[in-house]
Amino acid sequence: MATPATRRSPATEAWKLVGDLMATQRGWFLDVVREFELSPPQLFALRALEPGEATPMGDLAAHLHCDNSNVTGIVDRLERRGLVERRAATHDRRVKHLVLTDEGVAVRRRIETRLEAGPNPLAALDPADQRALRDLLRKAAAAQES
Amino acid sequence: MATPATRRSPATEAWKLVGDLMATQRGWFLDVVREFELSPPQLFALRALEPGEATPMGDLAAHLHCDNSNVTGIVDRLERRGLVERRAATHDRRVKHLVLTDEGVAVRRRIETRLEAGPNPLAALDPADQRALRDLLRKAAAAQES
DNA sequence: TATTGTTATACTCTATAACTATA
DNA sequence: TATAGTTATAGAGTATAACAATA
Repeated sequence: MATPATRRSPATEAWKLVGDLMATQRGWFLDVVREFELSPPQLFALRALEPGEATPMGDLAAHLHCDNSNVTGIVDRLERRGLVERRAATHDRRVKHLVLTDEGVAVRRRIETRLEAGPNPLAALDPADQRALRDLLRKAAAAQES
Repeated sequence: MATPATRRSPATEAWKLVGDLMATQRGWFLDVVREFELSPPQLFALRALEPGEATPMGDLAAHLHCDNSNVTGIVDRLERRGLVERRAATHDRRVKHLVLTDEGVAVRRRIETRLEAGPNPLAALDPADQRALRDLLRKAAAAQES
């Protein structure tokens, strides 16, 4: 028998509610991915690369929670589309740095805008509740980092 | 230039914080998936099938946001492992119903328990904040359904 | 004619192991 | 010896198109 909702801690139930909310938005998220003609890992990679920063391939692999060997192919495809470039690192010649091209930066920005403008299930709350929720989540995020 | 955090609505910032929280837990989630020797779609499929209920293949495809043809393979593998069974539907002989086996029900329950017991970034909040957060999310979920 | 599930096909993601060039 | 990235390989997910059985 599953734990009844009333037996779960508020944090556990809240976490489950967060998961449910995310699940309801998954279809929309996949639509955005296809709108940009990317795959989910490719879109995650673009979001992971900060404009103006140089990211080692291995760091991207860690961010994507996959093996280094996978990143080779993912970056190959982004590079072929002119969104990313590989550059030699100066301090260690084994390392290759990833840098967004100008178009990569532009596409990344359009993606961020698109995701932010999407259907937000929290917008259904009244303004006071929205602010209260935001503040609690900020607090949780801050506690998370420590 | 990106929208400054202060120019975003509280709901937008809250939604972004939710996404960030989920992202920090992705590695742990993938660990659980591998612990059960499943793939993410296979685990989502098990979670979608309610014990004692018969689910048409097409309904599962809609739930997973993929084409019907993909479900054939995903279900093949779950069936080969003895977690799911295909059954003929009575009212429409084109339809095949999916039913969890006894072992499928047991594995599904273990998965739910494991996911619920996992690291919960919201547990860092004090109890009063946890309850407040839970209540706000309940409200958002309720508003979502209408 | 339209729909459900399957098959065939091509592409992408994924992990593992072996390789290279560095360190 | 160890590490960063690549290549080779095999298995899995994904969409599209074509198909059989059924509606």
